[in-house]
Amino acid sequence: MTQDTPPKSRARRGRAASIQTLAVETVTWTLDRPPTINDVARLAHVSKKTVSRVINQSPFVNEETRTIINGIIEQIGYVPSPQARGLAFQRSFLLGLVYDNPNAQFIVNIQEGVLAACRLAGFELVVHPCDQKSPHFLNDAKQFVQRQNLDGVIVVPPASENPQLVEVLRDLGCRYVRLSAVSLDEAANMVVYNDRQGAAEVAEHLAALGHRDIGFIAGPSRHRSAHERRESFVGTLKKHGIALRSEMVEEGSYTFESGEVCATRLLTREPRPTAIFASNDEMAAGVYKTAQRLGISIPRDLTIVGFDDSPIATRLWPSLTTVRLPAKDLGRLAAEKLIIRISSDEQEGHTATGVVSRMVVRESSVPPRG
Amino acid sequence: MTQDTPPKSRARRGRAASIQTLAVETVTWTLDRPPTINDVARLAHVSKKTVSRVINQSPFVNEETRTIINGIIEQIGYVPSPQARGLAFQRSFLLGLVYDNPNAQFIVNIQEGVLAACRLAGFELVVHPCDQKSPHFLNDAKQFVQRQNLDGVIVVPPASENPQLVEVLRDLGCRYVRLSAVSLDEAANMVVYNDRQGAAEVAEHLAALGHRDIGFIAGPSRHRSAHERRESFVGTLKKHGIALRSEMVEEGSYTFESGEVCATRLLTREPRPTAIFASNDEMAAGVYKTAQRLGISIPRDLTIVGFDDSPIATRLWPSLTTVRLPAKDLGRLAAEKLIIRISSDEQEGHTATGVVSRMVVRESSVPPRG
DNA sequence: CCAATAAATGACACCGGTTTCCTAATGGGG
DNA sequence: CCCCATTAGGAAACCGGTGTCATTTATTGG
Repeated sequence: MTQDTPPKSRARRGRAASIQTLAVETVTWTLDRPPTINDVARLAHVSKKTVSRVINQSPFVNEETRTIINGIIEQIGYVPSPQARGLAFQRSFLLGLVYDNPNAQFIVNIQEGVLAACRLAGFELVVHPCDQKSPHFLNDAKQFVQRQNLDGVIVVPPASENPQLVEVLRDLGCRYVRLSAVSLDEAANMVVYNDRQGAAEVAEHLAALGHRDIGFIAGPSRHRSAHERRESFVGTLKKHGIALRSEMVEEGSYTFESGEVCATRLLTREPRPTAIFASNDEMAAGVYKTAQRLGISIPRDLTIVGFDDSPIATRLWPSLTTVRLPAKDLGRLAAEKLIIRISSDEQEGHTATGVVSRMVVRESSVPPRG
Repeated sequence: MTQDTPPKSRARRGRAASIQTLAVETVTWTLDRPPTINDVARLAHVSKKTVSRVINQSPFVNEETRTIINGIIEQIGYVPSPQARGLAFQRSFLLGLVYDNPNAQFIVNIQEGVLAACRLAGFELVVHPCDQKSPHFLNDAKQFVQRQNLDGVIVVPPASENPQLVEVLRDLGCRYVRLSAVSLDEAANMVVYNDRQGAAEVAEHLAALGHRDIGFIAGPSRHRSAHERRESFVGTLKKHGIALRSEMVEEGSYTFESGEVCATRLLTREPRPTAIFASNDEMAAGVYKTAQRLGISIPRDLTIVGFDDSPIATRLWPSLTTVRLPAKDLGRLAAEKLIIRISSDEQEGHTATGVVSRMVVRESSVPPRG
């Protein structure tokens, strides 16, 4: 402040004066292009590095300088270029969502949960529906990650249970989190949903209502969730002294049509079950249709329980007792886990995370007649 | 080729020789980081500009050189950095999808259609669910576009009918395409779906079946689609000599519950309608529930028709006659329109594009009794 | 009052592509 | 045989940010 090293000091004094002026009067000069960090630096009479420090919340900036720069940023509506930041940081601030789940509501809920976490951390979400049966499946997924240089990927079941896909992601060095009913590999890369809890609650609910002749429609055996739901349901029934005879179990494919087929088999058999637990709501809807077709009254003659709490559960009449899987929380947890790993630059997380499914009792489950 | 201008020519010869070698033998040297354009250039003994030319399909590259470079790209698995390209091109190759539609299936279908078009053009899709009632709605949308510097945005109804949102997008200089039931402004920024066709088909269908006492559940008046469906349905009925008395019309809000309420009013009135057309499937499901509750048999005592062809349409029993809106095509068209505008760098397109909805007859519509 | 230290800031290279401008070699016509 | 147009390819600047390191200024202790 005292000495006058010609170039520097003059520049400094000039800056100080200009800053004062600029801070008070409005910057009126408008550009025909989006403002860049250079524009901000010029108007603030500082180097762009200092502006960069302000943007990135560096503590090594004078409070006054920070205020001035923030004011200018505000005035000219400066937004840092994500491409430039990405290039310098070697990051894209983009998360990917890979799904092949046919349940649209589930996907949308997951998306919302993921985005809730993304918003807080300044990430955006890129979606990628896919088809495991396609010959391009793995290559598409690879391109998806590479093309936008995704920072991380969230994979939804059943795609999340594909080991080859996981291998591709690992080879790419791309951080990922898988959603699944069970912890398939290192807990670090998983967010699990506990279907056992919900299935057990259903078993207890049916037992408590007094049902003894119970039919069960399992999910396709290649789905982890199908195993979980089945084991837990059967195990819990057994605890209550109810044995599920094999002819009371049918395996569906999680589709409406398969629900119809399985229900037809179960309901034309003697003794006819007084309750049917379908492993998802889609198949439960198929049971409704079959029961109505056969003139079996719901719930008077037949109790039905589903799983997922999808929109149809409340659209059906009578409304369906089911198990709610908190998909939005699931998405949020997955995104949080991923973002923490990305931000802290650690390769593997440690804690296992997950959500628990809970039964929702509605109108379709009542005690058996007589 | 003959002379030896010391520096250049030697370099050239060297290059030619090396190229041959490299093209034959596999490049074994592996990097601990993703390969860049510089790595490709070094291995090919060309400048990075030439590699750039190959990547961007410039015609000014010797066929042989191109082959060699492509070979090396293939071998080392080089993928251009989207950040760097974006920075240089001033483009992000990212499209945004803004939605506040509660119908998950519709959103997922739109997404798939959009992505089909994106894939062909090398774009990816970023999603942004929002809430028009939130005070941050407009600001969130603005940030969404700016934060990743989106090349274009597709807006789904009902958000697409918000003029303030459109203004924000225009101010940002962001290209956008709106999906709506009617062409709200310049055709350039719209992809419209023709709900009139579907609604007219329903009117004709009901008239042809012999229904005269017809109930109608309209959608919320703030939705454009609600207007379209109503006007077309009422108008077409009139053409067939059927006047829709005002007490046979109820206005719902596109929700299941509102469908129940409206159906209750319609079905407890004399003369009771022999058919009800609900403006969407959700409300039609509400009509099912009410009818079943009141002991009215479907379709024997009551014909029901919906709109949307959402998943519940086939889950209900009997399956619902409805109108299919080709959402996937809609998404594809919107994306194609946007991508053409982005790629050709024109501000406004010219042709109006759109899709037509068509009726799907199922089990819920039959001639009236007697 | 000066040296040592901490705080605040700037200069410059760099991230990985593209654009602009320029050079060298080739081929055809006068 | 020379000139010029055309083709193939390179050097350097640039896009808009960030990292490293040096430099200046303010603060503190002896």
